[in-house]
Amino acid sequence: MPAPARPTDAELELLAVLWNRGPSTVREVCDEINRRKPAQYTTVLKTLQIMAVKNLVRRNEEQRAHLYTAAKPREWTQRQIAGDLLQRAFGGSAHSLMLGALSARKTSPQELAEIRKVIDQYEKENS
Amino acid sequence: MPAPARPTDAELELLAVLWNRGPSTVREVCDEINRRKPAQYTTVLKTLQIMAVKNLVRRNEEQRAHLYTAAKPREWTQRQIAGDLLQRAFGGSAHSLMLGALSARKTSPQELAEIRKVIDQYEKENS
DNA sequence: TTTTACATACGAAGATTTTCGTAGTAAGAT
DNA sequence: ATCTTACTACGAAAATCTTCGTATGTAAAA
Repeated sequence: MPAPARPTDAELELLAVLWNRGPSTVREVCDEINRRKPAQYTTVLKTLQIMAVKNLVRRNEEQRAHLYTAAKPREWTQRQIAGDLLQRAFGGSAHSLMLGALSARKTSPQELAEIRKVIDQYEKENS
Repeated sequence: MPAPARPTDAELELLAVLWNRGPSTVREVCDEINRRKPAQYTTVLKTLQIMAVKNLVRRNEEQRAHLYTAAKPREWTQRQIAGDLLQRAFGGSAHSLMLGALSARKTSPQELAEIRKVIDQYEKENS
């Protein structure tokens, strides 16, 4: 079974933790989540188990406390998600997406420069 | 009740039709959806009714065939959606979002120019 | 007047996602 | 050996989202 294009909200939240932490036990992921909101241990466990079935994460069972790892790198999943949303909410218009993102919150000049760099890079690679 | 920050997938699909068509009857929305995929009339009706309760759309009942209108303009909703995704999937990093969007599919030089324009405009308004 | 066409209302099934309680098990402490 | 602790497995409730069938009303056509 291939990894689905779009993880659910809860799944994405756990993936974010795994991307930041690298291979982690359920306990570690759970603690991290609890820094921001209450969450039962078994809820996190169950979700990770489901994600393993969906091939969203891989599981290393060598130790008693299994180690979970995101199956796909952050960038790969972000591309799926961005592409999906681009189609569904922005009719494929990337500049509308950019406009939405910028107007959603304050963006620093440094961040703007980073964005420009991304565009320049893309242009260079496609000419 | 305020409009929710994020419409569901089915809701977004109907909103897109309403944004494009303006005030529309269920029949019109349904026909439009059916140009792309099969959908029962009552399914569209029910979804629009739910959206009315959620204040995602407004309903004009003057005529027998009620007229539905998106409660919020496209740009407003797109901002909510983009902002939400930015936080949840990209840790607030707008240039990661841009990178994801660009690498998701081919982007024309015209579109790239549009994106640059959006950034320039934002910068001008914040200096 | 009766029939037909087309509209809304709405309950409820189905599908998916999210949460949690309980049971079972292995490892270390007493 | 028994107790305590920390883990996994898993069923199933709860919540949400999606779809559709049936009931009902109303207006125009026959």
